[in-house]
Amino acid sequence: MHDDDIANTMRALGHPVRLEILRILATQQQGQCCCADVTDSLTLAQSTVSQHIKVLLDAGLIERKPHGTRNRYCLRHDRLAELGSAFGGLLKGLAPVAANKETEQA
Amino acid sequence: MHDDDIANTMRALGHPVRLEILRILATQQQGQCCCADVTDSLTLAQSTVSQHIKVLLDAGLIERKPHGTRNRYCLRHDRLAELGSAFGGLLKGLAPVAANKETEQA
DNA sequence: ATCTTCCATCGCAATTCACCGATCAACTGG
DNA sequence: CCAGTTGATCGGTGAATTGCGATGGAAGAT
Repeated sequence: MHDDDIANTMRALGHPVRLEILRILATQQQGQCCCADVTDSLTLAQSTVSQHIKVLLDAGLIERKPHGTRNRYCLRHDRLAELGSAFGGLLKGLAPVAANKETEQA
Repeated sequence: MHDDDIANTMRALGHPVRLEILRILATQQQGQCCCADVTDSLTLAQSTVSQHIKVLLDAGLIERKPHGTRNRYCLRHDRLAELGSAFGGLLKGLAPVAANKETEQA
């Protein structure tokens, strides 16, 4: 994961509504998360929510599963974890010099 | 740290140049980091770099120390660490339901 | 076949962002 | 006091983002 990718993902997370959407998806039972549910919890127009979902989708943070007439969305826990370690690595790389020696390109 | 704050900080990190600036500050010896150094490493206009620095400053990720004719910048490791745990908490909150019980408001 | 529900996508306006050159305050050196 | 350097800030431009309502297509129901 390079700087650009991290920055990209960060930007996707850099909006409260998007964080909220992730939270909503997390609280649903696995697979129960359709767009209407999200729209319903979020005083925003359906098109706006769809837009935000698209951003999260493009960032690879969530997954779309077409399911008949309604789509299902769910978190991509693998990606989240990946981001977690990439971010951890970033923070480590920023840590005071003395600390990082063999963590150069994790 | 609320959603808005996290989102804000994320957005500050959501730009490759800003990540690069953090990296540059990290590699300098403690306190040796003036704006010109950064500008020099970054094929960007000085005003643009200053702008990015301001964003990082506003996000509380770096610190300005006026020092005679030139300013010094350095990372706020405390804030970085704080962000690290906030982010960790966020990821935890997004983890599959069974896992999170007492981590509600860290 | 028709009607309804769901939702991605398309304009469109308003706002913000990224970048630049120019300017200006503040400090240093002569 | 005058010149030089550093770097924050202002003004402007073009691109991207955020929000919306409206459109349209796909799947399920009647």
